[in-house]
Amino acid sequence: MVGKVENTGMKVARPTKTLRELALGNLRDAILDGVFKPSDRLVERDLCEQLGVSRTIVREVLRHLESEGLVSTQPGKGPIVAPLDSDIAQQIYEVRGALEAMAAQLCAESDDPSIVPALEAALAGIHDGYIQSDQAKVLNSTSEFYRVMFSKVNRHVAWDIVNMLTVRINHLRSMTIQTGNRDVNGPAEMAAIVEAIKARDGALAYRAAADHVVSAAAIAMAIFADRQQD
Amino acid sequence: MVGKVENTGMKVARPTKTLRELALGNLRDAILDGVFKPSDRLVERDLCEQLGVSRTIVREVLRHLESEGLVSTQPGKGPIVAPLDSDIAQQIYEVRGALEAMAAQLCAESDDPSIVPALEAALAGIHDGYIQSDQAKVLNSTSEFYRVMFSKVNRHVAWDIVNMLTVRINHLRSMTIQTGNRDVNGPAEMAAIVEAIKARDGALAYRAAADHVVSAAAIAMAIFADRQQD
DNA sequence: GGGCTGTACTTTGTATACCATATTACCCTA
DNA sequence: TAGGGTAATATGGTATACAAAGTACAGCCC
Repeated sequence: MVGKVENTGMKVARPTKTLRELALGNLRDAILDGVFKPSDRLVERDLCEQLGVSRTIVREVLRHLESEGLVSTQPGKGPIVAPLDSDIAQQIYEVRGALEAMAAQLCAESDDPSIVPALEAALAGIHDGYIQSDQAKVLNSTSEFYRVMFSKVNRHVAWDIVNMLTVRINHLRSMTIQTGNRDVNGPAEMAAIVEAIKARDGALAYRAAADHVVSAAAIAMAIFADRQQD
Repeated sequence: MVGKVENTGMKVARPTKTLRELALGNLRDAILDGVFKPSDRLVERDLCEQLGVSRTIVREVLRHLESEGLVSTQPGKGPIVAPLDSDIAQQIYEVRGALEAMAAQLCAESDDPSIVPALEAALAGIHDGYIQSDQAKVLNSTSEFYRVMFSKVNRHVAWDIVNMLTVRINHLRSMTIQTGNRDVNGPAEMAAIVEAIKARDGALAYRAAADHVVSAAAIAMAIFADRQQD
């Protein structure tokens, strides 16, 4: 035991959250929740008051959200909530498709027997969410589904990217799951991914995941088209 | 023409570069050029002096580089140059492979006749770079090759991601192009991508691009293995 | 000599006040 | 009511301050 510290479970689990991280989360959530709408200005001093932190922090947070793509800054004018046009949204769906398909294939080719149950659990969560009309639960369980897919094959770099992109299309996702019979098709498509993984068919899993994103993207594009007509 | 401003090309092209952007570029370059080595601490006050800007700016820049993955910060200890382990590097190559293959396929399926010449020009640049033993030229032309590939099919979201990832493996790229007969194989593999695009064969272009990244990744992994033995 | 400890120094994390310049809003006038 | 000047506002940037956390080091004890 010399030179080796045994894990006694005594370690003080301090939150280690810096104020900045808290502020980042709060502001991101505020944007995602629609407190600030696309193209709304984000006035530094106002945010200081609203978040209860100093300008230093606010500026760092804005910089962070800027590189996440949620905020965009025009020099001299300051930061605004980044508007999302259909072209960008389409591209985001496309990249997600490529990466999620990759992850699905890797899952199918993996030996880990814990993957399928974990995915099925997430799928059940989605199902429950639809039954309970709990939109947040649907979204969270969907994220969980993909988080499992990526993390079970240790692809956290790809997962981080997917996650970052997903944030930007968050409101589209909310609207997508409320469309038509998405409560039936969506879970069915995801179940197909799980089936392919269960069957150890990498190519099929790849296609199933890619198809699912394509159909989600199609709905999102329809939403944009509708919006245009207003 | 009422209510619509014609683009007269008169707009004053002011540099609009904020100090922050300049500082960001400088620090990023310094890290890439090896002025700061992986795991080196990045002391804020020192950076203020070295960059000639205030701490506010330095902190914003650090936050930005952090989300690029070039810097990592432990709360209470401050920022360090993010070390790159072989697992992360492998994952980065993998994501690049997925996205570049996608772009190659889209190029092959595109009608734009300007794609092939543009790619061939970049390829020629790479070739020249090797002949002149100009490492920087090889890297720049390689980046240009992919930039063309993504931008000709208007996929700047994917390009931004690839670009961000590429920064993190920059030194591996430098080492990779100096390995063995990479001066022959590398360009040959990229020429194969161009050929597939020229032949309008999407699936082939996809595979050629994916294969190229795989072989680059393999060399990078060998470099890691060597390093381990020191 | 080697390890432990307390202290002094350094750096981070945060807040605040301040300034010059660029934008925006507004009001006044012709 | 169009135009123009002015005031208010916000940004981009700087400097300074200070508590808390982390680090280094001299000195003490064994």
